[in-house]
Amino acid sequence: MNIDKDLVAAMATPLVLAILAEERSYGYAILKQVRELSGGDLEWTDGMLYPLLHRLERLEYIRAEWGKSPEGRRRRYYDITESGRAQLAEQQRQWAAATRTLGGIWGLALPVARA
Amino acid sequence: MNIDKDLVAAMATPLVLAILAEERSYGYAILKQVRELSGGDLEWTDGMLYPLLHRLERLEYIRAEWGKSPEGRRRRYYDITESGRAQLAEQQRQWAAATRTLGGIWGLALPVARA
DNA sequence: TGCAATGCCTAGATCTACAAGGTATGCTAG
DNA sequence: CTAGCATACCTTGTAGATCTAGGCATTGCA
Repeated sequence: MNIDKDLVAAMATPLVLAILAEERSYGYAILKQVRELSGGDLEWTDGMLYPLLHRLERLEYIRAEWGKSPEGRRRRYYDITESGRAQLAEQQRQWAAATRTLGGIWGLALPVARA
Repeated sequence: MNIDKDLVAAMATPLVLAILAEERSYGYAILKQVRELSGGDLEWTDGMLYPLLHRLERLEYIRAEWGKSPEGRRRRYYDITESGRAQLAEQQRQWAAATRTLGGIWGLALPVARA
């Protein structure tokens, strides 16, 4: 399917925040999880993800910490902050508003909630 | 509410195509219709809309024609093309995929605010 | 030894959004 | 008659974002 650039950009922040709201994670794992979640529709590269993580950190929506994998590789772990959770909730409201608006003109109900 | 820049960008094309799929229209009217549809959440300026219309025309999703209002003002009317209708359908599929993906992860992490 | 997978990062060419400004006309209140 | 408002369309400059292409390092395995 290959989702459009603009739509991918709009999904990026809420997607990462939602993943980290579930549990702490790190770049490489987030990348794989996104591919899985989207069924391959979203093709993110690491070069796109890392700058986003840094931006979210700068905005203090997430917090970073160096750690190690069981095999001893270094990893940069990320946790969502309180501010990040608030931002996630705001993003959910906005997506609801957006789908409501589009649904209004499409004459369809595009549910934001779980499938 | 004031919808986020990225989300507004992602909505722009499908919204305009959907409006024109219903009936032919022109810039100024589209602008007002979008404000109405979104309940004021989307604040488009004409400086943002006209370049989009030109791009959609270049892509041959819409077709333009000069006309006149009942009062005699000149207007640039736009019609959706067959290719544009196909694109609209594609955009709808993509939005469905996007909301499905987000809904999937949101359903795991948090309760979703219902519309 | 060499390749694949894991894991992270950034420079800079390239693209883009959009505020701000411009033009023009019809209607209506005073 | 004219000033101001609503209608109607358009473009440019630049600040800022984006993502491609590249780099670096480690572990496991054939």
